[in-house]
Parts: sequence; structure tokens; C-alpha cells
Amino acid sequence: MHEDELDRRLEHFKEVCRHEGLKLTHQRMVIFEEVAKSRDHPDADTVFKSVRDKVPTVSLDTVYRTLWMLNAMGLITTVGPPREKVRFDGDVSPHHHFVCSRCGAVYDVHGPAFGPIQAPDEIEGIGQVESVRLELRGRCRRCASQIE
Amino acid sequence: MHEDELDRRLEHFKEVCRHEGLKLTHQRMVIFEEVAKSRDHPDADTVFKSVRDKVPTVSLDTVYRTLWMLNAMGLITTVGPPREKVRFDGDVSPHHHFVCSRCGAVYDVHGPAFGPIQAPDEIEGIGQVESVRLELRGRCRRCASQIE
DNA sequence: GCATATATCGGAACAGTTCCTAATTAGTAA
DNA sequence: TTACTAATTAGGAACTGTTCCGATATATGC
Ligand SMILES: [Mn+2]
Ligand SMILES: [Mn+2]
Ligand SMILES: [Zn+2]
Ligand SMILES: [Zn+2]
Repeated sequence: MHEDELDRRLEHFKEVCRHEGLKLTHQRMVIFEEVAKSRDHPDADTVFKSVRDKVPTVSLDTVYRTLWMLNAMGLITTVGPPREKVRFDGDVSPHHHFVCSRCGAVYDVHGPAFGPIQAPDEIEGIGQVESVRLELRGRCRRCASQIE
Repeated sequence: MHEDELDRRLEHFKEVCRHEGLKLTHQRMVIFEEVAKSRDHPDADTVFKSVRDKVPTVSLDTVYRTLWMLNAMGLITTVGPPREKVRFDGDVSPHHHFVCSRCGAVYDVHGPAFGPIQAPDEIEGIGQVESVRLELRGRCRRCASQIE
């Protein structure tokens, strides 16, 4: 990422914070910068260790809180279903899933015009694909109809 | 699932076990049956509780061991990345991921002919889609070139 | 039935994440 | 600048899902 692109994103982050009445702490900015400029999808502990080099007293809790906050703000994303336990599927036929981000329910999705998906050619250079799955996330009917 | 379909799958399970020299224990069969006939993608604890109704002394460890064994055999699958911690992504632009099932590395995938994917119409009845992501799993270059 | 390699049980250990509380600090206004 | 206050943090305890471990039990082959 270019230096000015990072600056632009940091500025955007500050704006969002101001707009939402969130305090601009040193920790928050360092954590955001760390994830924003990283290319390798770090886990929380990796971020924690990196941040600690610049802010030696930072706590793991602060890292977690901030990461989820940034995620909620849409400034970063997560890979894989955030904070869920593993769920098993007795149906091994090719199909996809809709996961409700509120109640965690998992629905099968296998419409006729929506069969197994083909991996893109780009993949050849990355590795050997064993499974391709589509994960739709959102709010299920039941949850949508409930008062928050 | 039809009764005979379940029987067929159970028989297949027994065959695979025999072929691999794995013992056909009562626990294993009950656990497999439980997941095979379930429609709602249960987590390990849910399976544990169901199985306990039939085998009151079963241990949670046995349930976990058996579920992962069935998964390795390809007789059941998991929803979401199995046993991984959450990883964060500073890149919020629409793209997909290849996750190495051995080392856990995450690679970005965003070829030109492979943009954001559209959710199928079937989804309307299930819920409101917030994100659509493709997860490719397999073995990355580096891992593939290593002796197991 | 007997031998034995495998699998199970129960509980301790572990890892990742969240919670709790006292102390600190950013933002605001005098 | 200083004082005030609500938001935030650090540190450690607690929690949750999962795995490990050692003693016991059992499926399978002879
Ligand atoms: Mn399914
Ligand atoms: Mn990415
Ligand atoms: Zn829901
Ligand atoms: Zn790898």
C-alpha cells in the first residue's frame, strides 16, 4: 500500500471516529495502521505483538476491542465466520450456506441455477484447490422480523 | 432423508471403517447417524447431547474425535473454516480468499474475470444477504512442495 | 476364549476470546 | 491552562470450545 493511501485511510478513520463521538486514542490509531498496512490477514495475537513494539503497554483486550470496532465500522473485515464454533454438515453433496450473523443459524442454499462453483485460473499459482464454497452472511428471516 | 438412504450411508461408513482397519464401535455409529440425519448443521455440543440420549456414558472427547474422523473420511463436512482463529483483513475491497488447510495461510484472490459474486434468488426466502464470499480451501504451493 | 491393538471415559489442560474493575486519558468548556 | 467527565485502557481473572492424557474397556483376528 502506498504511503498516501494509508494516510488517506487513517484520515477517514479519524473522521468516522469524530463523527461517531469515539475518542481518537493512540492505541486505536496504531492498531488500525497495523492491520491496514498488513498484507497477510493477521490474527489478533499477531496484531497484538506488532502493536506492542510501538505501544509496549497495550493490552490484548484493547486489541480485540479495537479490531471488532473497526470491523463494525466497515474499516476492516474478517476472514471466515467471525467468532463461531465449528458446525458440522451431514450433507456432503455440493451446496452452499447462508449464515445468520445474529443467531448463527445455517441454511442450505442449492438452487438449480446455482451449482458448484469453479475456481478461477489465478488459483494455479497459489495452490491446489480442494474445496470451493460460497458463504453468504446476513440476517435470517426470523431475526429480521424481531425488534433489536 | 429417507430411511433407506440413511441405511445406505451407514453401510458405506461401515465399509470404509473395515477397509481402513478402524473399529466399528457403537459410539461411532450413533454419532455418524446423528449428524447424517440432522438438517441443521449442529455444533459438537449439540451432537454430544443428542448422542447422550442413546449412549448416556459417551464422552465429549469421543464426539469430537469421531466428528473429525468422519470429516477426514469425507463422510461429513464442516461449515466455515475448521479450527482456526479469526483473522483480520485490512483490505475491504471485494475479493475472495484461498485458505491453506495445512499452514493456515490466507491468500487474496481477485482475478479480473472473478469479481464479486451475486447471491441467488433462492436467498430471498431465507434472509437479507449482507456479504457474499467465496472460500477456496486446499494446500498452498509452499506446503505442497514439502514432504509430509 | 485370548491376545492385543484401538478406542473410550473423565477430567485436566489448553487456546482464543471476553469480562471486570480500578486507573488513565481525550475531548470539552470554563 | 486547568478542571471535569465520560470514554477508554491495562491487567488479570473468567469463560468457552477443543484437545490431551492415563487408566480402563472393547472390537477384531486368531
Ligand atoms: Mn449444509
Ligand atoms: Mn484479503
Ligand atoms: Zn437469525
Ligand atoms: Zn500452506
